[in-house]
Amino acid sequence: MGRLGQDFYRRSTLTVARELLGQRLVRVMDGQRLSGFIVEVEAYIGEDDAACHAARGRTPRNEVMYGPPGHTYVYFVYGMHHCLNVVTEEEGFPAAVLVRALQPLEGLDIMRRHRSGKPDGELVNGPAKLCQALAIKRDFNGVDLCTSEVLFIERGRRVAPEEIGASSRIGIKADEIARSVPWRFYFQGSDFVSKVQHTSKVRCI
DNA sequence: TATACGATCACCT
DNA sequence: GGTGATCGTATAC
Repeated sequence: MGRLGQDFYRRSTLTVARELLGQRLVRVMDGQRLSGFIVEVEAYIGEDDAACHAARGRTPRNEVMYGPPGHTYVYFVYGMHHCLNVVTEEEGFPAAVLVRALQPLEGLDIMRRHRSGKPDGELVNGPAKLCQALAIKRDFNGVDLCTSEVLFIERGRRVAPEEIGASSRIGIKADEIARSVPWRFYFQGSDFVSKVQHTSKVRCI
């Protein structure tokens, strides 16, 4: 039942991304736990990554990416959606892991309410969907996952390397390199990963 | 001040 | 397969 500590996050972003698979994201609301295993993530690494929000340097929006590891970076996109990231690496280096999908475990009834009756398979199978299901909005930007009472990540289940697939990242509109690097990680064959289609090559790691 | 656009989703054909 | 919703940000004027 241990919670992941700051040392977990203060490592290479690709390592943290892969190792976040199978960990348990927990949101506590009104004393109730909403949780799920993380089944899909993407890494965004530094100012040289054209798809990273820090690609054009420090701004008020991406400030927390430059801060200490283990804090959240929550941003608002498309005028209506929120996405949840976990800040990684040493303080000063801007990088984070986007949490893209969960396998729901606890608090399904509340998630269904937040997702207005969507089928269980579509409660948390996308980065904005899971924020809606867990009621994570901009006021959750900068939360310390290592100390917060309302949002944190617990050690989940053991994961074998063969279970993990990798692909290019979804939905980004940056340059060819950024669009092709295999920095999306997910459980192969899981019914809970996001459904966004893309045709890029998929490989095992 | 003005404008273009996005790490998405839902709904359409 | 395609597209509209909707608004905070970054950047240009």
